[in-house]
Amino acid sequence: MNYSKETDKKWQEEWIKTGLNKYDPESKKPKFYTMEMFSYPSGAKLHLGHWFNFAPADSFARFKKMQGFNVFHPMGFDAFGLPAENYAIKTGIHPEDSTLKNIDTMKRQLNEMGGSYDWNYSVETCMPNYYKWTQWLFVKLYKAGLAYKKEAPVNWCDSCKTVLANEQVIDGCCERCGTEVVKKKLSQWFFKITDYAQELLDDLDKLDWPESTKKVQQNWIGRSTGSEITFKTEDGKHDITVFSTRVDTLCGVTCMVLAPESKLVDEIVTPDCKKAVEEYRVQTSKLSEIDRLSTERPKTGTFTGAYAINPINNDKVPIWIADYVLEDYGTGFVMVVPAHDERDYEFAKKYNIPIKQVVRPKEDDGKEELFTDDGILINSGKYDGLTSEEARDVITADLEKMGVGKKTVNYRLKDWLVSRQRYWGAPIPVIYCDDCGTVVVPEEDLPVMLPYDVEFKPDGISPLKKSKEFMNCKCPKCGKPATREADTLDTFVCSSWYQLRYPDANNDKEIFNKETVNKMNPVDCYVGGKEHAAMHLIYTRFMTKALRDMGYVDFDEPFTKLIHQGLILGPDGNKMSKSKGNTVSPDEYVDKYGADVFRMYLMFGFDYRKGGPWDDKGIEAMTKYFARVEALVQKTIDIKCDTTEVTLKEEDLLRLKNQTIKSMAKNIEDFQFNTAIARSMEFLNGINNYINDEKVNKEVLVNCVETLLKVLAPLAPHFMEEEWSLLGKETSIHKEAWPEINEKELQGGNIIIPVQVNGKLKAQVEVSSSLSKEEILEAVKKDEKVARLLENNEVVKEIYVPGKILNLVVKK
RNA sequence: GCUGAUGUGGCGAAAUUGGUAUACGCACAGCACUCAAAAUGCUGUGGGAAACCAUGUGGGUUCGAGUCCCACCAUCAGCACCA
Repeated sequence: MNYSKETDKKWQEEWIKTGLNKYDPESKKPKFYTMEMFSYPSGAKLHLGHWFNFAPADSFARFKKMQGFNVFHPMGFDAFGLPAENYAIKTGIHPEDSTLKNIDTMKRQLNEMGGSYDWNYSVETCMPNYYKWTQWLFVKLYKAGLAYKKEAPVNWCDSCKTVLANEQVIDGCCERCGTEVVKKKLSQWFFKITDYAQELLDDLDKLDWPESTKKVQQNWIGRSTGSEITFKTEDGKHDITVFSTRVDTLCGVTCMVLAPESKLVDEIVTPDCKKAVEEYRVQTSKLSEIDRLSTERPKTGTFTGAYAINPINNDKVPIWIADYVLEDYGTGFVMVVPAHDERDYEFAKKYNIPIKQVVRPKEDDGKEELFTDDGILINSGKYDGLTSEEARDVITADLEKMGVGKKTVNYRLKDWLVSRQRYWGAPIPVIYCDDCGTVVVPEEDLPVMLPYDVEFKPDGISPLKKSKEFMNCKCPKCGKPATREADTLDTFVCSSWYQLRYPDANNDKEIFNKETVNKMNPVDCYVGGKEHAAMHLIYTRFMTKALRDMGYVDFDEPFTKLIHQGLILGPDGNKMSKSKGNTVSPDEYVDKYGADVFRMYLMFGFDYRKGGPWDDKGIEAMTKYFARVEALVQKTIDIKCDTTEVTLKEEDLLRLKNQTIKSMAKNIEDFQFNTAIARSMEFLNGINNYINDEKVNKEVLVNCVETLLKVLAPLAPHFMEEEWSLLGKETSIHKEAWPEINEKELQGGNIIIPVQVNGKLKAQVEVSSSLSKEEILEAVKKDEKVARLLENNEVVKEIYVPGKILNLVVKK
């Protein structure tokens, strides 16, 4: 085989010289914006996962280009974040130094992969020319009322010394280090993503995304419909509003439960219960997230001494506190209906709270103590006999008339906590002044530069707080000495808008030109891992909608189509990790076989959406395939022309050619690279068979070989460029259009019709593709085997699917 | 517990969406070339002597089911005291 990594190098240099990958914003062709989730430059090198994500996606971009689109296929770096900072803490190397170095290495490697990126359109989120606009966005959100600060219990990782987003807490533990997460109250910045909960849910319907990812988002948003009901305390001084999806069980309320953290508790607790309540609260605050959320843990709680009045029937019920009630879901208060809710039942059983049945099953009398389904109302006064569905409407309407209830919708989604007590991030552009209070940094003063020389070792204090130079400033409003916000922004803020910046990446006057952003967006196809189904993808959708409402963009959604590549596991079937020692380095393979063999192997050996355990057994086979292509090209150059006739043989070959073009286009469009390559192999086999026969029509042969090179060009860009030039071509194969399908050639030649009798395959008959049903039937009946089966039997039905199958139904 | 996905040869996998199940490869075997080996090329390769039987299991719809419907089983993933 002649192809090697030297071939890659030769053409990479040539492409730089000719500017092959330059993006032309003035092009009149229709735009096609496709991109991969940008990479995080934490490691020094591209790993196998990057290759598997980027190389096939690059082939897809190249394919769209051949199809006549003005393809925009940018790449950048998600450069802020914890790993670089943790690495710095470990080694003492400054995050900026390591990050910029890693970016250089990764850029070089992406070029060596053959990525068709135009680096003039790129973003690096840690650079002031980018984070200036991240800060600008913060300012805009603040002015639009979508950014606010509040004291809130946050997830605190005592090992990383930082606050974590809800999404970063896995089973009550820190996503990164596995330490148990504890609750801590801090004053934090939030983005009001909950304002968009309904739209985020509704617009999922518009998206060409994997259903599973939509489900994750639906789940994450967690919409539930129900009613709010206001109880009064016995003394009439306080309102306790609860949210319930089961108002039909309102008459069965035998108790109220408040979240222990609730401020209302202080106001209603009676003196003789105060001590027990205080003790219970201390006990609760000591619990880690993991214990608090465990469903296995027995329910606990304590009585406050106070009572509430049920507005529907004036029942007097005790008010308790219990830690199974969460402060930040619903209203933080719950009405307890032990007979019809499992958790309430468990709680009531333990503390001897009465159990009052108000719904019975539709089928029987309902002797069970606990019944959680919908049914028929009983023991509910005038509501008796209604179904649960009816009762919910009627009771809510009655409550509304009384002014103590209404229909509401609740979401599990919480506002997005964006403050991080970390160094390596975009500083939050806020100044605190003793006189003026919270002041956002004026746009003309942006960016708020991240200082280089800062002590960033973690000790629970934000690193920036330790830099006097950074902290001390003047109030933009009154000019008096003031201090800066010391926290930085969650990196998900940086990545929530980068796709809008790419097309106008060098704009230093504005975040992006409005016309450009609207022309290029939304992204037509976005490719990346499904681990971002909940976080990055929902934040980016939110940011797009917020920008739309502020008038900066004219579209609703950032990514029209979404593809998740699968995960390449270690050879042992486990997720690759350094600690398991099962990592596979792409570099050795690329060095040995060349980038294109490696790309092709990744695409051929795995289902793109599925991935799987790494196995390099087949990689030699790919070099064999390359050698066969080389041999074919050489033969084509050498072979002499025997005939100019077009017989059935040529017709068959031309049909195969057109089938190949058709199915490969469909396969690549759908990210089914494995089958696309399989089709190209069949085509190569077909051409070889043709050559091995006696007479060769060179015009047909050259046409087919050129087609083969073209359809492989997006998949093996260096190798095909080389073979194309060997055929004597002087312009790049990457400027060629995707071959057109010739319908006439596609229909020509012979076809084989499978013949079934009573649904079982009995024979295959080769006929010309132009024959009619009658003619085919006639030919089939002449077939010996078929004729024998039809003897003494009556054909009652003939089903012919043109070009596909013939089924004869016979009766004995 | 809830939700979703997946289940096809010795292996990676395919099947134009209801129309020849196992394409394309790997591995294996045989043959050719060679003194020999490697490389390469060709041929074969689900089971069964055959009728036939085979797409996790059992039913169903249909002329025809890997594909659609019902009920199970197994594996994986996400969510989970959400009121």
